[in-house]
Amino acid sequence: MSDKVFVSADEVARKAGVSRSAVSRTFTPGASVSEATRRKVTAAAEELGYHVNQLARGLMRNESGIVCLIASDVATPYRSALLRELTLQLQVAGKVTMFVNTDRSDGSVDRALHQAIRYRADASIILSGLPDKSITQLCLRNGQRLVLINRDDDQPGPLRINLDDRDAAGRVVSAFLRAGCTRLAFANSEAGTPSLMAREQGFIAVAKEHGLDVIVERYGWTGYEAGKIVAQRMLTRKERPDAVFCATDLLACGFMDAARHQFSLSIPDQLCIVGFDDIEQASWTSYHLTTFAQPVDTIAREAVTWLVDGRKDTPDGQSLKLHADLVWRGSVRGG
Amino acid sequence: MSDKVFVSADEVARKAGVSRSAVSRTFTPGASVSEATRRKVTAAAEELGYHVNQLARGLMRNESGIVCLIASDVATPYRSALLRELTLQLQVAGKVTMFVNTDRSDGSVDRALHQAIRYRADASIILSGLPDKSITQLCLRNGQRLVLINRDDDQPGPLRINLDDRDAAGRVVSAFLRAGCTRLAFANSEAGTPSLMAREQGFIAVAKEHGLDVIVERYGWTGYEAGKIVAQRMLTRKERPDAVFCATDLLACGFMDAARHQFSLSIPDQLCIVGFDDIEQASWTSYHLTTFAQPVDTIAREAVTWLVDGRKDTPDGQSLKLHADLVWRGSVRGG
DNA sequence: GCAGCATTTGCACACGCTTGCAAAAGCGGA
DNA sequence: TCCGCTTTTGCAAGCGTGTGCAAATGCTGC
Repeated sequence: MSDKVFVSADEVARKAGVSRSAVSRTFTPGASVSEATRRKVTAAAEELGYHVNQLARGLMRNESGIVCLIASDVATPYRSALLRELTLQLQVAGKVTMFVNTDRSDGSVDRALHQAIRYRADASIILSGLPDKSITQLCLRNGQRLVLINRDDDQPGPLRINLDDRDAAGRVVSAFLRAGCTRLAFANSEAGTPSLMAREQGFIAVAKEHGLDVIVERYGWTGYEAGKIVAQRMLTRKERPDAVFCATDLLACGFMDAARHQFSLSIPDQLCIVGFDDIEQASWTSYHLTTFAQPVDTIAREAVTWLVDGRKDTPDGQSLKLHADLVWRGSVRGG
Repeated sequence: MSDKVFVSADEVARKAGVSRSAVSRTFTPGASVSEATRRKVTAAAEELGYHVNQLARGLMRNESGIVCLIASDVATPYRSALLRELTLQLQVAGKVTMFVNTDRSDGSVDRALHQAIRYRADASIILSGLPDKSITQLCLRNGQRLVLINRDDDQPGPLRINLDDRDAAGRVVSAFLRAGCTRLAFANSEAGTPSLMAREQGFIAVAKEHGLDVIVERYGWTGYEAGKIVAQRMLTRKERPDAVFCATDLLACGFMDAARHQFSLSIPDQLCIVGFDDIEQASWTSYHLTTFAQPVDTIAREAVTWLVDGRKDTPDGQSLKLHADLVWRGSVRGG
């Protein structure tokens, strides 16, 4: 670690023959500098390889330009897509993403938020888990804005972005009925995430309105393997369902593979399937899955705009409920 | 933006009835503080909700604790898996990840590195693209360590981690020959990434040693759709190949789907296929793809340990060549 | 040349922290 | 009680930047 390596504004000022304030102002948009000095400064800066020290600037301005992204299971198709979109939009908004990978253990999110505070992040976006109330308060008290995505929480302050899962569930029932299905089922994991549970309960409720019971099966963590196992359990029942709504596309992919290769069922002729998320694999020929598209870009846009130009006018974030479009492919009869 | 929100070490010191230095030392591992004062300080800090300002600390220590991760196509299965592993390992090493999403345009990586410099990142890890030599020099001159993953570059300074692609290609040829295949092909994209080209050239070279020509087809960007199109082109040729090595698992998945559903070919009976990366989907029942596993954890471990405890002893990073294991599944005869 | 004004410049302080250095405190033995 | 020693503590100088304020400069119209 060789010391004294970075060139500072002082050195630039000396080389350009101006004061250090002039250098500072040159790199501060909207500050008052004459065109002549600005040119001298930029020339000297270029030559010396000067770069504003954002640590120092953040210290002064009390605004680091950092936004903290907190998520688990980032290698998952849906998560990584959302992450991609968020970082992209943050970048165009001139923010910098600090990324924290949480596990599913308690306190993991809290630790992440503490890190965000230590680095004086301007805001944090939480995709997984739920922070302790006290930590939330701490963040808000420190002027840090908070966004919760797909986390059902009712404390005021953070912006909460959710999908209308119940509404989506209702549309699945209609689709299944239109396809002539009568034995409905819901495939879920044991994760118990708010959005997962909302889909399950919405589906059951709407089915009941039509006088139908729903077979529910849950297993393990929300992934491909769990989907296969849920399928094995459901399809060995005495009365096997003819339409299943999977809480997630990953579950659906596993379910389809088991249904086809272990039970030799033909989709959608003998079994209709609907997923959720519209991950890339849902469009692959082997699956061609009818599913709900998460409005990833809208989610990201809403989050970022609220964070960035959110001022006094919206101190408390409202609760946003977004609509998920049903993408018709080949896993349900009569699209 | 309500001002004066964060509690500073001064306030903690006042509340605890000690000097500011005592507070600072309490939060500096290895500093000299008596047990009595430490307790007083931590109590006061807890009560006030004090958190060390890393911006200020980084400014003093000239070491921010930030590591910059630079990558494009992050929603891709392989990339997201590598990213996950890297952030995970960086976290246990006590570093913080700053994530920059690049596109495939020129200068995108350079901009990312400039950002890393502005935030005084301790190091940068580059997964995509290649920075301009001048920028590399700038980073190194500023004491910033650099890791290049799967980028073929020969400038000294950065640590370069690569796979032994040629060796892997050789093992594919052997596998195909053992399966009795005679018409070999290589499916690639037009991305021209060093690792992609190394696989292609290695495959061709080894095949030639066995007196075999290789049909090569390239199309578009390295993804599922490109795999389908490459398959359509290859399988409509007068003499259709009976064994194809796909540069990437995504290409292989697309290739398999086209081969099965558009050409009604049976894998591996009529067509053997090998991929590269061992993404999660390769293990799905619909594909069951024989492929090379990227040693993601080893890559991440090597990168992080070199970054973290890399001291004067290894000022210049060496070039690491890692081995990729072949994972036998069902897409090649006679595993 | 000079008053009157708008624009630009430099000074100096602040931001929150670490750390070298010297003074203070603790401690055991005579 | 005092001495020599080790441990702990406080002081103050920095780290690189932004910005209010007053002085300086430039420009326009006499």
